[in-house]
Amino acid sequence: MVMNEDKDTKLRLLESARKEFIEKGYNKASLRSICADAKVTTGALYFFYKDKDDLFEEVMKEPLAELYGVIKTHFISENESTELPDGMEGDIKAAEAIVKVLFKKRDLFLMMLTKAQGSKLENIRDEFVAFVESHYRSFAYQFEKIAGKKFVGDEIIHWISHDEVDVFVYLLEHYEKEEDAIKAIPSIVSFLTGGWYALFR
Amino acid sequence: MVMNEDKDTKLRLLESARKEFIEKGYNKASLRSICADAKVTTGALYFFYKDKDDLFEEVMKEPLAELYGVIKTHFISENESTELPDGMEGDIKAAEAIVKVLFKKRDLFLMMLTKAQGSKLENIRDEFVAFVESHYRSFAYQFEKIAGKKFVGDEIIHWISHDEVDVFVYLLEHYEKEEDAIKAIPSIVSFLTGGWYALFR
Amino acid sequence: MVMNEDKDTKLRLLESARKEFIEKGYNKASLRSICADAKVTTGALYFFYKDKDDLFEEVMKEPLAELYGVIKTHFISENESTELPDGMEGDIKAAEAIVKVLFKKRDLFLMMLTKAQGSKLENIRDEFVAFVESHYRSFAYQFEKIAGKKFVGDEIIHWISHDEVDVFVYLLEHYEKEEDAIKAIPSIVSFLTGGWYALFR
Amino acid sequence: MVMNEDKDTKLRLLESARKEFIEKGYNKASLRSICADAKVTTGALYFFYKDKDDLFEEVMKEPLAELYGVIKTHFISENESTELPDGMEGDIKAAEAIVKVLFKKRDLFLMMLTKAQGSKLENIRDEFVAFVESHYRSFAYQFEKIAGKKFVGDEIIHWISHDEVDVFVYLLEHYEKEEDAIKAIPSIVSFLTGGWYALFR
DNA sequence: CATGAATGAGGTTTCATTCAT
DNA sequence: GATGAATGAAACCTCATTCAT
Repeated sequence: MVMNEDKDTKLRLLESARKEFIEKGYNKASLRSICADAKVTTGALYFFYKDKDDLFEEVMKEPLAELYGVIKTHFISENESTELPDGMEGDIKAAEAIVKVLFKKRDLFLMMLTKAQGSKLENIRDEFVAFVESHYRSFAYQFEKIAGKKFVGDEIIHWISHDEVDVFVYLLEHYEKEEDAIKAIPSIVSFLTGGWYALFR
Repeated sequence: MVMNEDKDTKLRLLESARKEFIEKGYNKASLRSICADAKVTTGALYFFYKDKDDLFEEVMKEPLAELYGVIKTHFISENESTELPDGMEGDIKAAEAIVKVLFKKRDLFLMMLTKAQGSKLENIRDEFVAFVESHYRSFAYQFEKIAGKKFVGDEIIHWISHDEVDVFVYLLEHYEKEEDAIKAIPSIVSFLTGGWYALFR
Repeated sequence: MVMNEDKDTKLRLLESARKEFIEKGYNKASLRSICADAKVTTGALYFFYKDKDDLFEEVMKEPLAELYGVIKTHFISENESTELPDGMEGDIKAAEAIVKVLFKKRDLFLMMLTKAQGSKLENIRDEFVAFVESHYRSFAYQFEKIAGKKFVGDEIIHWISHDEVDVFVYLLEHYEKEEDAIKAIPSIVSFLTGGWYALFR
Repeated sequence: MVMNEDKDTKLRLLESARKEFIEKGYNKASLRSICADAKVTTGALYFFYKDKDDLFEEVMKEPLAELYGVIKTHFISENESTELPDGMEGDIKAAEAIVKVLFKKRDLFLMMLTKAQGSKLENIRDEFVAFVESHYRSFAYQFEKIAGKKFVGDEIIHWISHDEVDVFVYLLEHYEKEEDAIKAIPSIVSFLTGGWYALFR
């Protein structure tokens, strides 16, 4: 067996793909270019990956797993709470944790969230939204059960969740450095929290 | 002049283009398909339009003009106000007006706002944001001058403007019928207004 | 009759064509561009000119007539001479006269001589050569008749004529200003004259 | 590997390309025609060659290498000489050698020298000129150093080099058979040599 | 594991020309 | 004299994918 270069083919392919996808987005990325950059023939690519979409998913697999990890961690902790959190420190901490993960691979996540059209992940944002949404929904239900009164509709919760996810896309788009993004968090959280409160009035 | 079929060639071209762009987005739309659908040779297309991008702009021209119209109307009226608006009725009315225009050509606007990558309009959302932003910024400045105190930073205003524009994209994406979108407006406005208030506290 | 702009259509067309042909050469010149520049529709062009080639000939007509004029003038005068001209002054004067005409419309002639492929004038150089050739041939014949001996073959005369024509193309290509081209003439003539003499030895 | 027809696809492509380029010149040659003639899809062509220009270079590669070979051989030998060569036999031999190489692929070289506009080789004539020029220049310098006197200017040397290269284009254009071209060499060399001598007088 | 070859359809754009009005 | 519309063919190039070896 002849090792091409020093790393194994699959890894080189993955790295070249990452670069290409980041640079051009899913649709415009060219498998040819990827293979050329990885110094591999197209045949080889198709040995490892079913098709372009499969390759894309493989590229995103690990980073995505890590991301799901933080999200779950921070969106489960508050679940027991039966009162409106009296401060925003918790939210800020959660946002910071997520931002940290996102910015470790900023280019990659930014691409996934904004240039994945055509791939199976093109609607991944919706998955995050669904996740956040179920969290907020159960939170609202609990609160309303205690208060004995309905405050917020399902639709507004969907919007808020959507909005919250967009915050992260926004931070990725508008800030190049993690620290700057983190500095921007408090006011945004303050804004969103204000919105929340308004609903329970 | 040879009349091909019953309608103006240019018009048929425009309609076929609209359909194709809506269905596939700017990048994936095929001029060949458009011409075939319009029963015209590609040469004819290039008689009327400089290139793909030009055709796209022509498709969007009128709808866009109307949209800019409502936006300007409703984002200039409040300009004189020197106090925080005491209710949200104005905002709701403005949003409704915009939503009405958007939903008259829902598919088209949705496409423009989410699938225009590659065209000259790919960043049009930013233009709307800039518009809204300058509005809010002058509003905040006026208020702060009176209060003699700075409340909100430029960055948060940018976020809010961005968020506000996203509201409309959100409505287009999540509701098929204008009336449903309009029903959803009040809670969202209430949410955003709550956010605003939080900043001036 | 509505005058389009201030000059008549045909003239504007001619001028636009001249510019386009100069810039791109015959083949790459675009009738579309020419018409656009002349602010005229393609139909109009085809009213005045049969086709692209016809337009090209019309563009070159006058300049070409002037050029033929000088050439004839200077290549007929020596015809009576029965001896080898003992100096090169005559040749230099002739060359200067031709260069002057060429440089009055340098770009145009340069284009005609180097970028007319595809047009009817693509072999015009050969016509000049034929002209010069008949001149030199009769000169050589007369001389040989007197000397009673054959010195030069027909083929070398063809070469020399060809070479002489190329001198002018060379000057057009290598010098931008008439005066510089004229300064370069003497050594070249001296070189060519030296070549001539060598044949009669 | 699927053998299409009996020969290597790449070879068939190369031969079809050669024919097409010779017939139509670089610019007017059609990749479609080439592929059709080679019984191959356009995709296949682009597997082997980057683009039209690359294909063209590949077609010219070998012949060009051989040509450069003879040129170098014959233009380096005289380099040591410090006196004007007392005969023209050397020059004639050199010219013959070059002509032989050129006529082995007459059509091809003729095309390259006269119809390569648009390709990377469109200015190859200038490269030959530069080659010859540096040769003559060093020759003249050496001679003038010994004579202690300047005879020829840089510009006339450029002209002569240019002229010398044109001799070969001329022979390709005017003679179909190698032997006829070779027969024409002596008088031309004699003519050029005469020109040279005239400069050192 | 991987190569190298090939497909075939598709992409956008440009062109000279024609012709009814 | 001139317009404006339309043709139809052709241009170069790129793509994801397949498959025998």
